[in-house]
Amino acid sequence: MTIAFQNLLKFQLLRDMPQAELLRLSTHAELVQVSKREVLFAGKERSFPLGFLLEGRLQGVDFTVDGRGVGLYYVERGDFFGEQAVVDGEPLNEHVVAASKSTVIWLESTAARELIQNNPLISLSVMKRLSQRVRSAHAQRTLLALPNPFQKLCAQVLLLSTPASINEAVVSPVPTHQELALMINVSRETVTRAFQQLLLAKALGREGSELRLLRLDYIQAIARGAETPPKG
Amino acid sequence: MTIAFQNLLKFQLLRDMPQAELLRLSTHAELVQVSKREVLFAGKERSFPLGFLLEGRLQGVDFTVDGRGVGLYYVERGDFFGEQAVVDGEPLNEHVVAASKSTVIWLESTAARELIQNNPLISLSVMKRLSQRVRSAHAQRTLLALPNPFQKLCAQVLLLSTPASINEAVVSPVPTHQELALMINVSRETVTRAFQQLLLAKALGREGSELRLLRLDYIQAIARGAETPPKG
DNA sequence: TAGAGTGTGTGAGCGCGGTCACATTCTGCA
DNA sequence: TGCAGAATGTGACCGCGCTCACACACTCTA
Repeated sequence: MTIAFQNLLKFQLLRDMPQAELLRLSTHAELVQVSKREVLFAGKERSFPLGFLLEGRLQGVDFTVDGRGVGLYYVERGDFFGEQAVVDGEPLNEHVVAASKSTVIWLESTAARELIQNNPLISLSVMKRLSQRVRSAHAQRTLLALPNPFQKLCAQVLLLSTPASINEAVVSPVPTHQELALMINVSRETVTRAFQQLLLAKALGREGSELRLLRLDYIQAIARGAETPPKG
Repeated sequence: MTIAFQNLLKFQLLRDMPQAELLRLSTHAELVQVSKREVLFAGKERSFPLGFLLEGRLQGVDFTVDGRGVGLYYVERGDFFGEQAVVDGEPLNEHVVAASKSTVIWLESTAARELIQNNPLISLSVMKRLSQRVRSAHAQRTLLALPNPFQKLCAQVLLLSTPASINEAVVSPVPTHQELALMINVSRETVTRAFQQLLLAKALGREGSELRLLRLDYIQAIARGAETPPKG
Protein backbone atom coordinates (compact mmCIF):
# COMPACT_ATOMS: atom_id res chain seq x y z
CA MET A 1 0.00 0.00 0.00
CA THR A 2 2.32 2.70 -1.24
CA ILE A 3 2.95 4.57 -4.45
CA ALA A 4 5.59 6.88 -5.89
CA PHE A 5 4.76 10.30 -4.45
CA GLN A 6 5.42 11.96 -7.83
CA ASN A 7 2.09 10.61 -8.97
CA LEU A 8 0.37 12.94 -6.54
CA LEU A 9 2.02 16.00 -8.05
CA LYS A 10 -0.17 15.64 -11.10
CA PHE A 11 -3.22 16.81 -9.20
CA GLN A 12 -4.16 20.45 -8.82
CA LEU A 13 -5.56 19.71 -5.39
CA LEU A 14 -2.21 18.61 -3.98
CA ARG A 15 0.14 20.83 -5.90
CA ASP A 16 0.83 23.20 -3.02
CA MET A 17 1.45 20.55 -0.38
CA PRO A 18 4.94 20.30 1.12
CA GLN A 19 6.87 17.33 -0.20
CA ALA A 20 7.15 15.72 3.23
CA GLU A 21 3.40 15.61 3.48
CA LEU A 22 3.03 14.15 0.00
CA LEU A 23 5.49 11.45 0.93
CA ARG A 24 3.42 10.60 3.97
CA LEU A 25 0.24 10.52 1.92
CA SER A 26 1.79 8.28 -0.68
CA THR A 27 2.23 5.58 1.95
CA HIS A 28 -1.53 5.52 2.38
CA ALA A 29 -2.31 5.32 -1.29
CA GLU A 30 -2.58 2.60 -3.85
CA LEU A 31 -2.67 2.54 -7.59
CA VAL A 32 -5.29 0.61 -9.50
CA GLN A 33 -5.90 -0.12 -13.17
CA VAL A 34 -9.42 -0.76 -14.37
CA SER A 35 -10.72 -1.70 -17.77
CA LYS A 36 -13.74 -0.23 -19.49
CA ARG A 37 -17.04 -0.81 -17.70
CA GLU A 38 -15.40 -1.96 -14.54
CA VAL A 39 -17.10 -0.69 -11.38
CA LEU A 40 -14.94 1.38 -9.04
CA PHE A 41 -17.38 2.52 -6.42
CA ALA A 42 -20.40 0.31 -6.07
CA GLY A 43 -22.44 2.58 -3.83
CA LYS A 44 -23.35 1.48 -0.31
CA GLU A 45 -19.74 0.69 0.57
CA ARG A 46 -18.22 0.61 4.01
CA SER A 47 -15.05 2.65 3.67
CA PHE A 48 -14.73 5.90 1.79
CA PRO A 49 -11.39 6.41 0.13
CA LEU A 50 -10.75 9.49 -1.98
CA GLY A 51 -10.17 8.73 -5.65
CA PHE A 52 -7.77 10.51 -8.00
CA LEU A 53 -8.09 9.87 -11.70
CA LEU A 54 -4.63 9.58 -13.20
CA GLU A 55 -5.62 8.39 -16.65
CA GLY A 56 -8.83 7.65 -18.53
CA ARG A 57 -12.37 8.68 -17.80
CA LEU A 58 -15.01 7.67 -15.28
CA GLN A 59 -18.73 8.15 -15.05
CA GLY A 60 -21.08 8.49 -12.11
CA VAL A 61 -24.15 6.36 -12.71
CA ASP A 62 -27.24 5.94 -10.60
CA PHE A 63 -30.15 3.54 -10.88
CA THR A 64 -33.84 4.24 -10.34
CA VAL A 65 -35.88 2.17 -7.92
CA ASP A 66 -37.20 0.27 -10.92
CA GLY A 67 -33.74 -0.43 -12.26
CA ARG A 68 -33.00 1.87 -15.16
CA GLY A 69 -29.60 3.52 -15.38
CA VAL A 70 -29.04 7.26 -15.18
CA GLY A 71 -25.86 9.02 -16.30
CA LEU A 72 -24.98 11.67 -13.71
CA TYR A 73 -21.53 13.09 -14.42
CA TYR A 74 -18.11 12.39 -15.85
CA VAL A 75 -14.83 12.43 -13.99
CA GLU A 76 -11.98 13.62 -16.18
CA ARG A 77 -8.22 13.07 -15.91
CA GLY A 78 -6.64 15.05 -13.09
CA ASP A 79 -9.84 15.30 -11.11
CA PHE A 80 -10.68 13.69 -7.79
CA PHE A 81 -13.91 12.01 -6.78
CA GLY A 82 -15.70 10.43 -3.86
CA GLU A 83 -15.08 13.46 -1.66
CA GLN A 84 -18.74 13.61 -0.67
CA ALA A 85 -18.49 10.32 1.16
CA VAL A 86 -15.18 11.30 2.76
CA VAL A 87 -16.69 14.53 4.00
CA ASP A 88 -19.90 13.31 5.55
CA GLY A 89 -19.23 9.64 6.15
CA GLU A 90 -22.29 8.54 4.19
CA PRO A 91 -21.92 6.14 1.30
CA LEU A 92 -22.22 7.46 -2.22
CA ASN A 93 -25.58 6.57 -3.71
CA GLU A 94 -24.30 6.25 -7.23
CA HIS A 95 -21.86 3.87 -8.82
CA VAL A 96 -18.63 5.08 -10.36
CA VAL A 97 -17.77 3.15 -13.50
CA ALA A 98 -14.85 3.32 -15.90
CA ALA A 99 -16.03 4.94 -19.14
CA SER A 100 -12.74 3.86 -20.68
CA LYS A 101 -9.62 2.03 -19.52
CA SER A 102 -8.41 4.04 -16.53
CA THR A 103 -5.81 4.40 -13.81
CA VAL A 104 -6.92 5.50 -10.37
CA ILE A 105 -5.13 6.34 -7.14
CA TRP A 106 -7.03 5.51 -3.98
CA LEU A 107 -6.16 7.53 -0.92
CA GLU A 108 -7.13 5.55 2.14
CA SER A 109 -10.17 6.71 4.06
CA THR A 110 -8.77 8.23 7.26
CA ALA A 111 -5.76 9.75 5.51
CA ALA A 112 -8.18 11.41 3.11
CA ARG A 113 -10.37 12.74 5.86
CA GLU A 114 -7.43 14.17 7.74
CA LEU A 115 -6.03 15.69 4.58
CA ILE A 116 -9.28 17.50 3.90
CA GLN A 117 -9.99 18.58 7.45
CA ASN A 118 -6.54 19.71 8.53
CA ASN A 119 -5.56 21.88 5.60
CA PRO A 120 -7.50 25.08 5.05
CA LEU A 121 -6.37 25.32 1.46
CA ILE A 122 -7.46 21.79 0.70
CA SER A 123 -10.75 22.41 2.49
CA LEU A 124 -11.34 25.39 0.27
CA SER A 125 -10.54 23.45 -2.88
CA VAL A 126 -12.91 20.71 -1.86
CA MET A 127 -15.65 23.22 -1.14
CA LYS A 128 -15.14 24.72 -4.57
CA ARG A 129 -15.28 21.31 -6.19
CA LEU A 130 -18.49 20.48 -4.35
CA SER A 131 -19.99 23.78 -5.43
CA GLN A 132 -19.17 22.94 -9.02
CA ARG A 133 -20.86 19.61 -8.61
CA VAL A 134 -24.00 21.27 -7.32
CA ARG A 135 -23.93 23.70 -10.21
CA SER A 136 -23.54 21.08 -12.87
CA ALA A 137 -26.17 18.86 -11.29
CA HIS A 138 -28.58 21.78 -11.40
CA ALA A 139 -27.63 22.59 -14.96
CA GLN A 140 -28.33 19.02 -15.93
CA ARG A 141 -31.63 19.09 -14.09
CA THR A 142 -32.64 22.25 -15.92
CA LEU A 143 -31.71 20.72 -19.24
CA LEU A 144 -34.19 17.93 -18.59
CA ALA A 145 -37.02 20.43 -18.45
CA LEU A 146 -36.60 21.23 -22.14
CA PRO A 147 -39.69 20.07 -24.00
CA ASN A 148 -38.35 17.93 -26.83
CA PRO A 149 -35.44 15.56 -27.39
CA PHE A 150 -33.83 17.79 -29.98
CA GLN A 151 -33.44 20.62 -27.55
CA LYS A 152 -32.19 18.30 -24.85
CA LEU A 153 -29.66 16.72 -27.13
CA CYS A 154 -28.32 20.04 -28.34
CA ALA A 155 -28.15 21.40 -24.81
CA GLN A 156 -26.36 18.29 -23.61
CA VAL A 157 -23.86 18.34 -26.40
CA LEU A 158 -23.19 21.98 -25.60
CA LEU A 159 -22.59 21.15 -21.95
CA LEU A 160 -20.09 18.47 -22.92
CA SER A 161 -18.27 20.52 -25.52
CA THR A 162 -15.18 22.66 -25.27
CA PRO A 163 -14.82 25.69 -27.57
CA ALA A 164 -12.54 25.15 -30.55
CA SER A 165 -12.81 28.39 -32.49
CA ILE A 166 -15.37 31.04 -33.30
CA ASN A 167 -18.69 29.33 -33.91
CA GLU A 168 -17.18 25.91 -33.47
CA ALA A 169 -16.70 23.52 -30.57
CA VAL A 170 -15.76 19.94 -30.07
CA VAL A 171 -16.76 17.14 -27.75
CA SER A 172 -14.19 14.43 -27.26
CA PRO A 173 -14.47 11.62 -26.67
CA VAL A 174 -18.06 11.30 -27.89
CA PRO A 175 -20.30 9.28 -25.62
CA THR A 176 -22.31 6.54 -27.32
CA HIS A 177 -25.91 7.22 -28.22
CA GLN A 178 -26.91 4.95 -25.39
CA GLU A 179 -24.87 6.96 -22.89
CA LEU A 180 -26.31 10.23 -24.11
CA ALA A 181 -29.79 8.76 -23.92
CA LEU A 182 -29.30 7.95 -20.24
CA MET A 183 -28.08 11.47 -19.56
CA ILE A 184 -31.00 13.26 -21.18
CA ASN A 185 -33.76 10.80 -20.38
CA VAL A 186 -34.83 9.68 -23.82
CA SER A 187 -34.57 6.39 -25.65
CA ARG A 188 -31.47 5.39 -27.55
CA GLU A 189 -33.35 5.38 -30.84
CA THR A 190 -34.49 8.93 -30.32
CA VAL A 191 -30.89 10.06 -29.88
CA THR A 192 -29.91 8.24 -33.06
CA ARG A 193 -32.70 9.87 -35.07
CA ALA A 194 -31.97 13.34 -33.74
CA PHE A 195 -28.28 12.91 -34.51
CA GLN A 196 -29.15 11.87 -38.04
CA GLN A 197 -30.98 15.10 -38.65
CA LEU A 198 -28.24 17.24 -37.23
CA LEU A 199 -25.59 15.48 -39.28
CA LEU A 200 -27.73 15.90 -42.36
CA ALA A 201 -28.07 19.61 -41.66
CA LYS A 202 -24.29 19.79 -41.28
CA ALA A 203 -24.71 21.22 -37.82
CA LEU A 204 -22.62 18.39 -36.45
CA GLY A 205 -19.77 16.42 -37.91
CA ARG A 206 -18.09 13.24 -36.82
CA GLU A 207 -14.36 12.62 -37.00
CA GLY A 208 -13.16 9.43 -35.39
CA SER A 209 -13.83 9.73 -31.68
CA GLU A 210 -14.53 13.45 -31.95
CA LEU A 211 -17.79 15.22 -32.50
CA ARG A 212 -17.50 18.67 -34.02
CA LEU A 213 -20.19 21.28 -33.53
CA LEU A 214 -19.91 23.01 -36.88
CA ARG A 215 -22.66 25.57 -36.43
CA LEU A 216 -22.49 26.52 -32.79
CA ASP A 217 -24.99 29.35 -32.98
CA TYR A 218 -27.50 27.17 -34.78
CA ILE A 219 -27.20 24.44 -32.15
CA GLN A 220 -27.63 26.99 -29.38
CA ALA A 221 -30.70 28.30 -31.16
CA ILE A 222 -32.23 24.84 -31.31
CA ALA A 223 -31.46 24.26 -27.63
CA ARG A 224 -33.39 27.33 -26.60
CA GLY A 225 -36.23 26.52 -28.97
CA ALA A 226 -35.64 29.55 -31.15
CA GLU A 227 -34.88 27.46 -34.18
CA THR A 228 -37.02 24.55 -35.26
CA PRO A 229 -34.92 21.42 -35.61
CA PRO A 230 -34.54 20.14 -39.17
CA LYS A 231 -37.27 17.70 -40.15
CA GLY A 232 -36.66 14.57 -42.17
CA MET B 1 -26.29 46.99 9.29
CA THR B 2 -26.42 45.12 12.57
CA ILE B 3 -28.67 42.63 14.28
CA ALA B 4 -29.11 41.14 17.75
CA PHE B 5 -26.49 38.40 17.98
CA GLN B 6 -28.97 36.06 19.66
CA ASN B 7 -30.57 35.55 16.30
CA LEU B 8 -27.45 33.76 15.17
CA LEU B 9 -27.66 31.23 17.98
CA LYS B 10 -30.63 29.64 16.29
CA PHE B 11 -28.45 28.15 13.59
CA GLN B 12 -26.72 24.82 13.94
CA LEU B 13 -23.85 26.11 11.87
CA LEU B 14 -22.96 28.82 14.37
CA ARG B 15 -23.86 27.12 17.61
CA ASP B 16 -20.28 26.37 18.64
CA MET B 17 -18.84 29.77 17.88
CA PRO B 18 -17.52 31.84 20.79
CA GLN B 19 -19.85 34.66 21.73
CA ALA B 20 -17.31 37.35 20.93
CA GLU B 21 -17.14 36.09 17.38
CA LEU B 22 -20.92 36.01 17.05
CA LEU B 23 -21.08 39.58 18.24
CA ARG B 24 -18.58 40.57 15.58
CA LEU B 25 -20.55 38.72 12.90
CA SER B 26 -23.79 40.33 13.96
CA THR B 27 -22.38 43.72 13.04
CA HIS B 28 -22.01 42.51 9.47
CA ALA B 29 -25.51 41.09 9.23
CA GLU B 30 -28.91 42.41 8.41
CA LEU B 31 -32.40 41.12 8.90
CA VAL B 32 -34.91 41.12 6.07
CA GLN B 33 -38.59 40.24 5.78
CA VAL B 34 -39.97 39.01 2.49
CA SER B 35 -43.47 38.13 1.47
CA LYS B 36 -44.53 35.11 -0.54
CA ARG B 37 -43.13 34.98 -4.06
CA GLU B 38 -40.60 37.71 -3.44
CA VAL B 39 -37.22 37.07 -5.03
CA LEU B 40 -34.25 36.95 -2.68
CA PHE B 41 -31.40 35.96 -4.92
CA ALA B 42 -31.93 36.83 -8.55
CA GLY B 43 -29.03 34.87 -10.00
CA LYS B 44 -26.19 36.70 -11.73
CA GLU B 45 -25.62 39.07 -8.82
CA ARG B 46 -22.43 40.89 -7.94
CA SER B 47 -21.98 40.24 -4.24
CA PHE B 48 -22.52 36.94 -2.51
CA PRO B 49 -23.83 37.20 1.00
CA LEU B 50 -24.60 34.07 2.98
CA GLY B 51 -28.28 33.66 3.82
CA PHE B 52 -29.76 32.23 7.00
CA LEU B 53 -33.44 31.36 7.04
CA LEU B 54 -34.91 32.39 10.37
CA GLU B 55 -38.55 31.83 9.55
CA GLY B 56 -40.60 30.61 6.59
CA ARG B 57 -39.55 28.61 3.57
CA LEU B 58 -37.61 29.36 0.40
CA GLN B 59 -37.24 27.62 -2.90
CA GLY B 60 -34.41 27.45 -5.39
CA VAL B 61 -35.80 27.89 -8.89
CA ASP B 62 -34.03 27.82 -12.21
CA PHE B 63 -35.22 28.66 -15.71
CA THR B 64 -34.51 26.84 -18.94
CA VAL B 65 -33.08 28.68 -21.92
CA ASP B 66 -36.59 28.77 -23.35
CA GLY B 67 -38.06 30.22 -20.19
CA ARG B 68 -39.85 27.54 -18.26
CA GLY B 69 -39.41 27.33 -14.51
CA VAL B 70 -37.78 24.42 -12.72
CA GLY B 71 -38.11 23.71 -9.01
CA LEU B 72 -34.71 22.68 -7.66
CA TYR B 73 -34.79 22.54 -3.85
CA TYR B 74 -36.36 23.94 -0.72
CA VAL B 75 -34.61 25.81 2.05
CA GLU B 76 -36.15 25.10 5.43
CA ARG B 77 -36.11 27.08 8.66
CA GLY B 78 -32.72 26.99 10.41
CA ASP B 79 -30.84 26.26 7.24
CA PHE B 80 -28.38 28.47 5.40
CA PHE B 81 -28.12 29.03 1.67
CA GLY B 82 -26.03 30.73 -0.97
CA GLU B 83 -22.83 29.13 0.32
CA GLN B 84 -21.88 27.95 -3.15
CA ALA B 85 -21.45 31.49 -4.35
CA VAL B 86 -19.56 32.48 -1.19
CA VAL B 87 -17.20 29.59 -1.64
CA ASP B 88 -16.25 29.94 -5.27
CA GLY B 89 -17.08 33.54 -6.03
CA GLU B 90 -19.32 32.65 -8.95
CA PRO B 91 -22.91 33.84 -9.03
CA LEU B 92 -25.68 31.37 -8.30
CA ASN B 93 -27.40 30.32 -11.51
CA GLU B 94 -30.78 29.84 -9.90
CA HIS B 95 -33.14 32.26 -8.23
CA VAL B 96 -34.07 31.92 -4.59
CA VAL B 97 -37.70 32.78 -4.01
CA ALA B 98 -39.83 32.92 -0.87
CA ALA B 99 -42.22 29.95 -0.91
CA SER B 100 -44.03 31.60 1.98
CA LYS B 101 -43.63 34.75 4.04
CA SER B 102 -40.12 34.53 5.42
CA THR B 103 -37.45 36.17 7.55
CA VAL B 104 -33.86 36.02 6.39
CA ILE B 105 -30.55 37.11 7.85
CA TRP B 106 -27.94 38.18 5.33
CA LEU B 107 -24.36 37.85 6.38
CA GLU B 108 -22.28 40.24 4.34
CA SER B 109 -20.07 38.76 1.63
CA THR B 110 -16.53 39.13 3.00
CA ALA B 111 -17.55 38.36 6.58
CA ALA B 112 -19.16 35.18 5.27
CA ARG B 113 -16.12 34.18 3.29
CA GLU B 114 -13.81 34.73 6.24
CA LEU B 115 -16.16 32.85 8.53
CA ILE B 116 -16.12 29.84 6.27
CA GLN B 117 -12.42 29.88 5.46
CA ASN B 118 -10.98 30.60 8.88
CA ASN B 119 -12.86 28.10 10.99
CA PRO B 120 -12.14 24.44 10.38
CA LEU B 121 -15.36 23.39 12.06
CA ILE B 122 -17.42 25.71 9.92
CA SER B 123 -15.55 24.56 6.84
CA LEU B 124 -16.47 21.01 7.68
CA SER B 125 -20.13 21.87 8.19
CA VAL B 126 -20.24 23.68 4.89
CA MET B 127 -18.64 20.75 3.12
CA LYS B 128 -21.22 18.46 4.65
CA ARG B 129 -24.01 20.75 3.57
CA LEU B 130 -22.66 20.89 0.03
CA SER B 131 -22.40 17.11 -0.03
CA GLN B 132 -26.03 16.88 0.97
CA ARG B 133 -26.95 19.23 -1.82
CA VAL B 134 -25.14 17.07 -4.35
CA ARG B 135 -26.89 14.00 -2.99
CA SER B 136 -30.34 15.48 -3.13
CA ALA B 137 -29.74 16.93 -6.58
CA HIS B 138 -28.74 13.47 -7.79
CA ALA B 139 -31.72 11.89 -6.07
CA GLN B 140 -33.98 14.36 -7.83
CA ARG B 141 -32.29 13.67 -11.13
CA THR B 142 -32.78 9.95 -10.69
CA LEU B 143 -36.42 10.45 -9.85
CA LEU B 144 -36.92 12.14 -13.21
CA ALA B 145 -35.86 8.96 -14.98
CA LEU B 146 -38.96 7.15 -13.75
CA PRO B 147 -41.16 6.32 -16.72
CA ASN B 148 -44.58 7.68 -15.79
CA PRO B 149 -45.97 10.60 -13.84
CA PHE B 150 -47.50 8.40 -11.18
CA GLN B 151 -44.16 6.97 -10.20
CA LYS B 152 -42.56 10.39 -10.28
CA LEU B 153 -45.24 11.92 -8.13
CA CYS B 154 -45.06 9.15 -5.56
CA ALA B 155 -41.28 9.28 -5.47
CA GLN B 156 -41.35 13.07 -5.09
CA VAL B 157 -43.87 12.98 -2.31
CA LEU B 158 -41.74 10.39 -0.55
CA LEU B 159 -38.68 12.61 -0.85
CA LEU B 160 -40.57 15.51 0.67
CA SER B 161 -42.16 13.54 3.47
CA THR B 162 -41.08 12.96 7.03
CA PRO B 163 -42.04 9.71 8.78
CA ALA B 164 -44.99 10.00 11.16
CA SER B 165 -45.55 6.44 12.32
CA ILE B 166 -45.30 2.90 10.99
CA ASN B 167 -46.55 2.89 7.43
CA GLU B 168 -47.45 6.56 7.56
CA ALA B 169 -45.68 9.79 6.74
CA VAL B 170 -46.58 13.41 6.29
CA VAL B 171 -45.50 16.23 4.02
CA SER B 172 -46.06 19.69 5.37
CA PRO B 173 -46.59 22.21 4.05
CA VAL B 174 -47.89 20.69 0.80
CA PRO B 175 -46.58 22.35 -2.33
CA THR B 176 -49.19 23.33 -4.88
CA HIS B 177 -49.81 21.06 -7.84
CA GLN B 178 -48.06 23.62 -9.97
CA GLU B 179 -44.97 23.57 -7.78
CA LEU B 180 -44.87 19.78 -7.78
CA ALA B 181 -45.28 19.77 -11.53
CA LEU B 182 -42.20 21.94 -11.92
CA MET B 183 -40.21 19.64 -9.68
CA ILE B 184 -41.05 16.42 -11.49
CA ASN B 185 -41.29 17.74 -15.01
CA VAL B 186 -44.90 17.09 -15.85
CA SER B 187 -47.85 19.36 -16.52
CA ARG B 188 -49.95 20.77 -13.72
CA GLU B 189 -53.02 18.91 -14.94
CA THR B 190 -51.21 15.60 -14.82
CA VAL B 191 -50.34 16.16 -11.17
CA THR B 192 -53.95 16.99 -10.41
CA ARG B 193 -55.20 13.83 -12.11
CA ALA B 194 -52.64 11.60 -10.43
CA PHE B 195 -53.50 13.09 -7.05
CA GLN B 196 -57.17 12.41 -7.68
CA GLN B 197 -56.53 8.72 -8.15
CA LEU B 198 -54.35 8.43 -5.08
CA LEU B 199 -56.89 10.25 -2.93
CA LEU B 200 -59.60 7.98 -4.28
CA ALA B 201 -57.53 4.93 -3.43
CA LYS B 202 -57.07 6.35 0.08
CA ALA B 203 -53.32 6.18 -0.35
CA LEU B 204 -53.12 9.88 0.38
CA GLY B 205 -55.20 12.13 2.57
CA ARG B 206 -55.39 15.87 2.86
CA GLU B 207 -55.77 17.78 6.12
CA GLY B 208 -55.46 21.51 5.85
CA SER B 209 -51.94 22.30 4.75
CA GLU B 210 -50.77 18.77 5.44
CA LEU B 211 -50.66 15.81 3.13
CA ARG B 212 -50.73 12.43 4.84
CA LEU B 213 -49.31 9.36 3.20
CA LEU B 214 -51.74 6.80 4.54
CA ARG B 215 -50.37 3.72 2.82
CA LEU B 216 -46.65 4.28 2.76
CA ASP B 217 -45.77 0.80 1.48
CA TYR B 218 -48.28 1.10 -1.33
CA ILE B 219 -46.88 4.47 -2.41
CA GLN B 220 -43.35 3.10 -2.35
CA ALA B 221 -44.53 0.18 -4.45
CA ILE B 222 -46.01 2.50 -7.04
CA ALA B 223 -42.83 4.58 -7.09
CA ARG B 224 -40.71 1.58 -7.96
CA GLY B 225 -43.25 0.37 -10.50
CA ALA B 226 -44.10 -2.78 -8.59
CA GLU B 227 -47.71 -1.74 -8.13
CA THR B 228 -49.85 -0.45 -10.95
CA PRO B 229 -51.34 2.91 -10.05
CA PRO B 230 -55.11 2.92 -9.59
CA LYS B 231 -57.00 3.62 -12.80
CA GLY B 232 -60.06 5.78 -13.00
C1' DT C 1 -9.54 -12.97 -40.98
C1' DA C 2 -13.48 -14.72 -39.04
C1' DG C 3 -16.57 -13.95 -35.62
C1' DA C 4 -18.53 -12.14 -31.37
C1' DG C 5 -19.89 -8.34 -29.25
C1' DT C 6 -21.06 -3.46 -29.41
C1' DG C 7 -22.70 0.30 -31.50
C1' DT C 8 -25.84 2.43 -35.01
C1' DG C 9 -29.75 2.95 -38.31
C1' DT C 10 -34.80 2.45 -39.42
C1' DG C 11 -39.80 1.29 -39.74
C1' DA C 12 -44.53 0.58 -37.71
C1' DG C 13 -47.82 1.25 -34.22
C1' DC C 14 -49.94 3.08 -30.30
C1' DG C 15 -50.65 4.98 -25.78
C1' DC C 16 -49.54 8.51 -22.71
C1' DG C 17 -49.26 12.98 -21.35
C1' DG C 18 -49.10 17.84 -23.18
C1' DT C 19 -52.03 21.57 -24.46
C1' DC C 20 -56.12 24.31 -24.56
C1' DA C 21 -60.23 25.80 -22.76
C1' DC C 22 -63.08 26.02 -19.50
C1' DA C 23 -65.87 25.39 -14.66
C1' DT C 24 -65.40 25.25 -9.85
C1' DT C 25 -63.47 25.71 -5.30
C1' DC C 26 -60.29 27.83 -2.00
C1' DT C 27 -58.01 31.39 0.49
C1' DG C 28 -55.94 35.50 1.83
C1' DC C 29 -56.57 40.20 2.27
C1' DA C 30 -59.04 44.83 2.10
C1' DT D 1 -67.66 39.62 5.00
C1' DG D 2 -67.05 39.64 0.47
C1' DC D 3 -64.31 39.89 -3.43
C1' DA D 4 -60.18 38.95 -6.49
C1' DG D 5 -56.85 36.04 -7.66
C1' DA D 6 -55.05 31.44 -6.88
C1' DA D 7 -55.48 26.86 -6.94
C1' DT D 8 -57.82 22.81 -8.41
C1' DG D 9 -60.80 19.85 -11.29
C1' DT D 10 -62.14 17.92 -15.90
C1' DG D 11 -62.96 16.83 -20.82
C1' DA D 12 -61.33 16.40 -25.74
C1' DC D 13 -57.86 16.10 -28.94
C1' DC D 14 -53.63 14.87 -31.06
C1' DG D 15 -48.83 14.29 -31.86
C1' DC D 16 -44.51 12.89 -29.99
C1' DG D 17 -41.47 9.62 -28.42
C1' DC D 18 -41.36 4.85 -26.43
C1' DT D 19 -41.31 0.08 -27.51
C1' DC D 20 -40.32 -3.79 -30.24
C1' DA D 21 -38.18 -5.91 -33.86
C1' DC D 22 -35.05 -6.07 -36.84
C1' DA D 23 -30.71 -5.08 -40.42
C1' DC D 24 -26.33 -3.35 -40.83
C1' DA D 25 -21.75 -1.45 -39.56
C1' DC D 26 -17.90 -1.15 -36.91
C1' DT D 27 -13.74 -2.95 -34.02
C1' DC D 28 -11.27 -5.51 -31.12
C1' DT D 29 -9.01 -9.84 -30.23
C1' DA D 30 -8.08 -14.55 -30.54
